[in-house]
Amino acid sequence: MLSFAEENYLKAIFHLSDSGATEVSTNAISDHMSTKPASVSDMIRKLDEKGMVTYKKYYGVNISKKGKMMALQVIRKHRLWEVFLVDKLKFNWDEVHEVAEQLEHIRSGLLIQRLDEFLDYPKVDPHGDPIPDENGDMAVAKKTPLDKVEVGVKGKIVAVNDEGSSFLQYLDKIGIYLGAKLEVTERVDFDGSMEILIDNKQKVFISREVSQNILITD
Amino acid sequence: MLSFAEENYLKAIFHLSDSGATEVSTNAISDHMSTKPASVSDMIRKLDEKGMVTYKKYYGVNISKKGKMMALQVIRKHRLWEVFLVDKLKFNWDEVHEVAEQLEHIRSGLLIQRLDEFLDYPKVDPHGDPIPDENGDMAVAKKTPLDKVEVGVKGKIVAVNDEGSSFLQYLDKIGIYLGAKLEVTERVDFDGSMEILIDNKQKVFISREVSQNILITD
DNA sequence: AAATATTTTTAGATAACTCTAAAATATTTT
DNA sequence: AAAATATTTTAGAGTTATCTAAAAATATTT
Ligand SMILES: [Mn+2]
Ligand SMILES: [Mn+2]
Ligand SMILES: [Mn+2]
Ligand SMILES: [Mn+2]
Repeated sequence: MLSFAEENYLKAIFHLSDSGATEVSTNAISDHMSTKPASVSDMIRKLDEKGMVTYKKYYGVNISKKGKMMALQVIRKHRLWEVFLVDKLKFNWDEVHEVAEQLEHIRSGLLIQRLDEFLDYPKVDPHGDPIPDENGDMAVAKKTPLDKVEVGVKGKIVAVNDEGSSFLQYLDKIGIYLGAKLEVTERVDFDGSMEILIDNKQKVFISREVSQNILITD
Repeated sequence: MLSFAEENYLKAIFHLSDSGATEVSTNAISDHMSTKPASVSDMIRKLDEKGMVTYKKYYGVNISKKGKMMALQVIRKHRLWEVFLVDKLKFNWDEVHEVAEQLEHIRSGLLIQRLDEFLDYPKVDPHGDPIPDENGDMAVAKKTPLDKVEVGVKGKIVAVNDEGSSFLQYLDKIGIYLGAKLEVTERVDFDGSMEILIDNKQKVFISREVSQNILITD
């Protein structure tokens, strides 16, 4: 059985490797987790011994089939809990991530199965991220980061890349929410900032930093 | 902030001390927690330094006001989660304790406040134990262990002393549940075993070990 | 291709929690 | 009140997860 720390490392490696597609460097993990590279080296050696990753010294790690499944189970729990907090306990979408970071480590097959049922088998979490099923499978919808689209493009906001409360509270403030209709009305090539029209009502001006973290479908 | 281990020790000390009334011995804690006395000595020294207990070497510990409040908060969370699991997720009463042992350590004031609201401010958990409020206050109903009552006494089952699944499953099997009406129809003085009539329907014969763990109101 | 810079690993420490074995203290029995 | 017994603490060690500082390997620049 994996410790909380091991689960967190595995989750980080999974995310940083683009769901397992590429290898991940020690420094990338260390940055993402706010630990020191030395600690990462130790941990990935241990995860390698447990068959969760394959590790070639000085060349980074690749997550294994087994490790991927473990990561997906934790992600499943994280996202289901986020849905619970928003749908049932009336949390705002900016209040759930921290708590879900704790709840994702609760060990009980029955609990997560019943929670899924109680929530009526949700497919996405409050940030638009897909929820893996018991087998780790999830619907992968095509999502485009807003900074990559041209002027005139219309779409619907379906997800965000940043779950931090300062970003989400800013979105609340400017009237951006999941499901909102959106049109890019202006684009400044120099810095990538843009003006967008939300629900055919308000126009707001956002920086590239913001648009990078907003995902739309066309 | 207290660690999981510290919270568990404090909870044990609180329970073993009759809600703080008496001092608790090292061995009693060690037995209750399935750790070694040496580990307990270490931990209570640490809890003393943190002002959670007062500890006199070789004479056991007394929980402090502060420690009692911490214990009650953990107990509050534990019992609220048990209610959630039974009422909302359709767990049986014998399936909740282990999971609640994990959930009780989740840190979020908002979560527990909202959970309480979501559950409609329950007063007791699935085993009949009272749920402390935010201030640690709880309704103390007068409950009598079944082994202490005479033949002919009638009452209602309001709580159990053992949350283990083998005990609770046995109660399920013989038709005992919280709220059931009960009458003591026979008593064997020799070994304390007794025959009881449940809901004026089935008669069952139970040992003293069982009757000690069933609490009634008259 | 050598020098320099960056990344990664190793060595050695620390903190929290646990253990066993031995020593110290308290309690009970004779 | 001395001896025997039981309880509790201390000493020393192991595990997990973290850190800093130094060494080793790789990557980049000249
Ligand atoms: Mn999250
Ligand atoms: Mn999310
Ligand atoms: Mn319980
Ligand atoms: Mn209970």
